Amino acid sequence: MKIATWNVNSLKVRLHHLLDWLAANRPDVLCLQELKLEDKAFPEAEIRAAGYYAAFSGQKTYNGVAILATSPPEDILCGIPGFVDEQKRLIAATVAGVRIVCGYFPNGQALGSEKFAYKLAWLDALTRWLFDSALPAHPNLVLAGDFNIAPEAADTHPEWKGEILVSPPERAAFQALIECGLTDTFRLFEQAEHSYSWWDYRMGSFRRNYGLRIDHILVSRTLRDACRACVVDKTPRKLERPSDHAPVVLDLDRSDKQK
DNA sequence: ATGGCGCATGGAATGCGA
Repeated sequence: MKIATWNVNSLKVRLHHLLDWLAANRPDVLCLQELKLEDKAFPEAEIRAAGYYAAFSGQKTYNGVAILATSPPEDILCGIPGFVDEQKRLIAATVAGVRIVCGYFPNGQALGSEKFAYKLAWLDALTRWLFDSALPAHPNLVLAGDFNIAPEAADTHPEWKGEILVSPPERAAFQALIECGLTDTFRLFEQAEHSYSWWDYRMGSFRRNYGLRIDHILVSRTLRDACRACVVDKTPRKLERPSDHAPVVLDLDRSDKQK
């Protein structure tokens, strides 16, 4: 079972990159972030024609998340239960017996800002909901998306200077997710040094590999031993008018799922 | 090095992303 995540930075602009990537890679599940369109503008027909069902929670201009899958997503949930939020940043659904949680985590803008406080509150609400409700109800759970956190020093270019996305409180919030019993699947496998998932459009960042690893796929304990590979696919980042994020792909062995 | 890009809104200039 292939499960992927990709911040497309406008589904409207990136639709053809998405369709080409789906055709070339055929994941069973793809979590999308930053749709930047309302539900009525979601390109459902094109995605259905590509062989995918979709659960989506869109919004004008900002945010918007979706789960695409080759079998129909079930028990669809939008937003973190109990957390009042106008921003469409979370969608969950069950696909082939695996609970998929797709998140577009807040950016936070700058330490000490209102947006930073919102980021930490959002992360706290997510963690509590996963620990108290989602994980007990769904032992086979995948948390995938744009976390807007580079968890460790190895996840930033060595010359990286900023504070946001790498600050101690953000990294502590990431560790709190790990302490729920989740595993960062990318680090289960040997990876090339300086592996990132996002590069700024400016400064020739992609050419210089001046990036961050902020897009992640975490799995619950019951799925950990089934992980076979996790990679960043830089291919679509090289296209004309790319998203600034690259897809991350997890290969999960579900051959023992009936046991 | 935070400027420089790209996207959205709205129809120019601004807000925002990360």
